[in-house]
Amino acid sequence: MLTQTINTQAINTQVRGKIAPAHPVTDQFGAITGHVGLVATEFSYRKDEEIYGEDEPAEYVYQVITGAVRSYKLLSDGRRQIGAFHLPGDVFGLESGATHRLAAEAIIDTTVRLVKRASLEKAAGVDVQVARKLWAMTASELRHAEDHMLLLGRKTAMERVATFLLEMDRRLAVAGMMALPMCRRDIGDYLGLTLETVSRALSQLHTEGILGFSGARQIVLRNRQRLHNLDP
Amino acid sequence: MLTQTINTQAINTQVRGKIAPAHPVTDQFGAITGHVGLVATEFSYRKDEEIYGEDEPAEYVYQVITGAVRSYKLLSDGRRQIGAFHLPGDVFGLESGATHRLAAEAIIDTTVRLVKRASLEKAAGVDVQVARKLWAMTASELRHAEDHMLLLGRKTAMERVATFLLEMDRRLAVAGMMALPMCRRDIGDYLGLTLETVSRALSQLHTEGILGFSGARQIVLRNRQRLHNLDP
DNA sequence: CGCGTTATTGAAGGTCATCAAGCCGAGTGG
DNA sequence: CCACTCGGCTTGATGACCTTCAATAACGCG
Repeated sequence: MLTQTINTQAINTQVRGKIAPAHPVTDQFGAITGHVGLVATEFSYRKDEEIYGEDEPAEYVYQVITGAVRSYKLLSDGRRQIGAFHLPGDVFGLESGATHRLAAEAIIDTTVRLVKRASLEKAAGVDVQVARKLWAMTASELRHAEDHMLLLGRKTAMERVATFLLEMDRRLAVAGMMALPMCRRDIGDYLGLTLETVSRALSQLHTEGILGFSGARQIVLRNRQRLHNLDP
Repeated sequence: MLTQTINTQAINTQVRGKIAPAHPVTDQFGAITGHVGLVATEFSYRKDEEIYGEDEPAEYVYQVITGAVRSYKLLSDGRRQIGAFHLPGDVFGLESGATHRLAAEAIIDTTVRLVKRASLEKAAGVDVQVARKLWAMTASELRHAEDHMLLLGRKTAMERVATFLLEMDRRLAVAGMMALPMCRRDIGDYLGLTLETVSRALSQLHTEGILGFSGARQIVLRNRQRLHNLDP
């Protein structure tokens, strides 16, 4: 139960949308919380801790401050499809309907800001700009899902891994290096592959000099052009 | 250019959201056009005609009156992923951003209602209920996309076909029979399979007595329970 | 430094794609 | 009326790509 967890672990810091956003220009949450003056709370989850489950009531909307989150669906036999990774600055858990369509877990120790969904709904009823922003955020998720359907339905294993690397490079590269928060299995479940296939593709890219490793999760792209060529 | 086409082919019927909706209760479009009094126009496309292209400016929002539409993305080498089929009553082409993220084509001869996107945006600025409805429609598309990512990433060929049949059964079965508007290649491109694999799966289901054919596209489900069992 | 977790690599096999041939049904014209 | 045609569908044979199973290696956290 989330409420319970909050009571026991919440940092109890009430903020008014003034915390430095991870993506100052594009910040999708601060724009709202700042504008309408909503009360946001910070909260932390440990590695692999569940944030909410599939089909749970959607009581809160979240923004990653630090860490990383995976959103996923499961089949009854345990097969998993990760629909999205949420990195610092990203909003997740926003629903138009009553429940979360995917479950969410912290990939590593993670701190989030959260606001009550009801207060956002209320703000949207007063301020059309807020309503517009909520729509735009859902539309942005839809765009990602549509791109990902193309990847899952029609790209080869190598193409999927190339697309993944370029996405992560864009979203979390610092000084030309990316520190992946997720394991090979997470990557596989995101790309519709097994972890072994992901590992083989990365090894091949390494052999070809397209990327370099410093530890399995620290990757440097040495030739973005050739990676783009692998991504049709 | 859509405007051009409209001038030459439009039926020039201006309606005020009073056309009998295909899904009376759930009608997502009439609720808006009726409520705000937007002007809707009817328009027809012939089989395989393009309605709009990928990355084209999103000037109109559409609702299928009769016929069927496929929304899809292409890779540079022609591989295609169909993201959704739009059947009578369905709204499609709704965008929060400036452009269409997928192309749309008529699968068979199709008539649509359309309203200018700008007028919807304007209505949303005045009436919060309209803004809420636009958001809900995009969220509904997102839900479908998330379910479809699970299918594309993690289900077997037979499971995909079973899911497809149950979806189509729900959406277009009349008197226990469904008349599929799309060919095997469309189904394959929707499910991330080849048309041959789709055909083989359907043949197997036929052999097992789970479905019956009257022509390749007229299908009767004879045992929904066993089909559900194939869909984890 | 040591141990458990995570990643890599290898070998074998299965599922689905590809290539190919034939069939079916609807529309057409002799 | 029926042969013809053409697009769509089915079915078969083969093989590629990716998964599965297995063993070793590397990492990282205490």
